Amino acid sequence: MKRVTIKDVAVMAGVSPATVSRVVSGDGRASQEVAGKVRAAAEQLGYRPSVMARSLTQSSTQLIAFVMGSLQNPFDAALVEALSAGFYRTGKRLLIVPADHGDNDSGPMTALDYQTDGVVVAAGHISQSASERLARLGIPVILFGRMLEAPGVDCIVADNFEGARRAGRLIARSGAKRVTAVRHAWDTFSDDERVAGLCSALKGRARVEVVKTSAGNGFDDALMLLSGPERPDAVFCVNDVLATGVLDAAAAVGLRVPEDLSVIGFDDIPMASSPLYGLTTLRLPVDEVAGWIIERLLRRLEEPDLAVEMHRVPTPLIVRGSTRRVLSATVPVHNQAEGGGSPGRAGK
Amino acid sequence: MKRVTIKDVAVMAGVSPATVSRVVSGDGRASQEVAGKVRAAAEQLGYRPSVMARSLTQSSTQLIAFVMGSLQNPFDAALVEALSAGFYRTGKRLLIVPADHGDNDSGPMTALDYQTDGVVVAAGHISQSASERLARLGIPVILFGRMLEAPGVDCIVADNFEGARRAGRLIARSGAKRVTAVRHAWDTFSDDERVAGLCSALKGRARVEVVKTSAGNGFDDALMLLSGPERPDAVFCVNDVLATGVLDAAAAVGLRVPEDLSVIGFDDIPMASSPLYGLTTLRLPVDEVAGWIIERLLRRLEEPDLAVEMHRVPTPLIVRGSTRRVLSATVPVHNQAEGGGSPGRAGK
DNA sequence: ACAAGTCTTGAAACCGTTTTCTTGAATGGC
DNA sequence: GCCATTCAAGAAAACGGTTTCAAGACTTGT
Repeated sequence: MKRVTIKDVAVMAGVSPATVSRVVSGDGRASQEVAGKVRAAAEQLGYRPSVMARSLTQSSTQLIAFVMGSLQNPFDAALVEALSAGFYRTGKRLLIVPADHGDNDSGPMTALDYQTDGVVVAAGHISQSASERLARLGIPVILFGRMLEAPGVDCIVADNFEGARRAGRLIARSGAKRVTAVRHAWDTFSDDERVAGLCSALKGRARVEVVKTSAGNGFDDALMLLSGPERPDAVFCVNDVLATGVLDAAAAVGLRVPEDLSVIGFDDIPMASSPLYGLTTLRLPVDEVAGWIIERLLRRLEEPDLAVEMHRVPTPLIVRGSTRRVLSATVPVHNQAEGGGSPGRAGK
Repeated sequence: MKRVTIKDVAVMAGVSPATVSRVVSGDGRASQEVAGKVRAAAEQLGYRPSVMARSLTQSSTQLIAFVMGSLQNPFDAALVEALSAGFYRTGKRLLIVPADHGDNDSGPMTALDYQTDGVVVAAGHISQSASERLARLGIPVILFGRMLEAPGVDCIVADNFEGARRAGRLIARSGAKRVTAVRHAWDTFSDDERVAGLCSALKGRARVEVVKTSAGNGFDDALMLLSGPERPDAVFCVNDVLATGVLDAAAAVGLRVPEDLSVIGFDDIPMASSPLYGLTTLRLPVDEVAGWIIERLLRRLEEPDLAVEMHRVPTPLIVRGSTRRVLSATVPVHNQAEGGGSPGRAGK
């Protein structure tokens, strides 16, 4: 059966298609009588305007391209959900486009195929040239988790360096001497910043080694790390998923946390607050991130010439059982007697 | 700057728009020479055909509407990822539409607005009338997690009853006497089937009580359940997320698992296999589900008149540490001495 | 050398909607 | 009662492609 078009409604209501368009869109005025007839006909026929056809003459498709990688990390899943729900409230829909392998721009360029109103890049990269091209066509781009100076590209990134630095200070205060940072095997903007922040806090206080992992939550690599003779007494992971891998491995080899080993993650996914994990971590508030993205995108759609903004979202340190208690988490490290650890044993 | 259209390419290559269309789509033939010129011009101008415009004359938009609820459950997140990646390989994109509250059809009906090639409903419901209307327009619908007899609607559902029954048998064999089933507070097709399956296996062997929960992983409700005087010695949860809530609560009140309490979940999310949880569960293989959905949808797009199919995906029982060891998990329960439990204490 | 067939290409119609332009009717001021 | 406004509604042109139709150029068989 054929799709019911504006013409069908028009003949049924005995008016022209133009009038139907005016009534349905609610813009142009129409007489009460005609409007009533048109609405009745549309209702009866179950008429739904074609967004595709509309987008030919109007600019907007109400579509937002969302370039994403894996959803293994619950944080990313939560972000998708929050964005999807938030945009839905303003009548927009998310178009999911998996980030392509390699950093070519085929992902973001889907925006052109579908005349997307905007693009949110949550994974991978977007080149300067690609973003410029989108900007030139008036398609705003929001980059999450990475900074890029380009026209029309707003960025929102966690306070990686500072957050990791706070983690580093906590570790230093706990008296750990051998700390290792666990990061992904591939290049990541956030990982770089986080590891740098950690090192910055630990400089001169502890030796920090970096290990890279590539599979799932890094359990196997963590197992190897913790069963070696020179095992660390504190581990910082660039995200909570990897941190749970370390906690799993610790349990597997019989290490006590936090007595034998401190673990800190990043993101504060729901799992981190489970009593079984009790993971100390830096909270990246997903609703705040999603809210900023949505607000910023909508704003820029109204004012395309807005100056670009680089937003850093603060990441409060959430202290749980995976790190040793220290006297005062708020006092800067240098005012603190080193290793004020409580219950557990003091370092190793 | 204006979008680059087929006309721009045409004038640059010195041919008609029709020819450009033929070259770009690859369908109609064109001479080597002209094709070369056109491709060169298209490349240089960075021409990208508008899917919107194309969809006016052709039927396909290469869009699949995905109606989803929350992504809190890692299983759903994994499903989105798998579907997104799978459809991407065939050039299709996922259009995310959040399920509306209440069971009106506004979600699936987005398919009409965007002339979606198909609809996958993973949450909520789709009414008989709505699906019939979509079917009449040749838009196939795949329903996941719920059965509906309607033309053009294929369904894929976990083997809920049988799976839960296997869980029930395991519980029976472990010697548990007071078991409770934890399910969601709202109406759910799967929950009904799973609880029914459990009860069927336990009939006459143990008293089973049903508790409903509504918040997150149900930790608070689980806490209340486990700290009462009449606490159960086995808990079956309709999914792993709720099961982790129970395990968390058990840890919080100091119950030993599985000695004091057996816990079984459903889905086999990654968390379930973590050594800290070691959750016995029924595996719902996400890749298999996604694969079936994709294959089925593509198939039906080619042959719209295919008979509808109701697919049940088997859910193997994955035994981990959250349940007591019994002699043989594969022997039917009636051949088995009751409560052949090993290490832990035998019932309570 | 001529008729018939094949191949390439352009002109024009079409998809479903919005929007501009026009026309005709109704309203209102004097 | 007449002219200037306002307003409703239709005709037609766009939007960016695809596809049918027709025509011209070129091959091929006899």
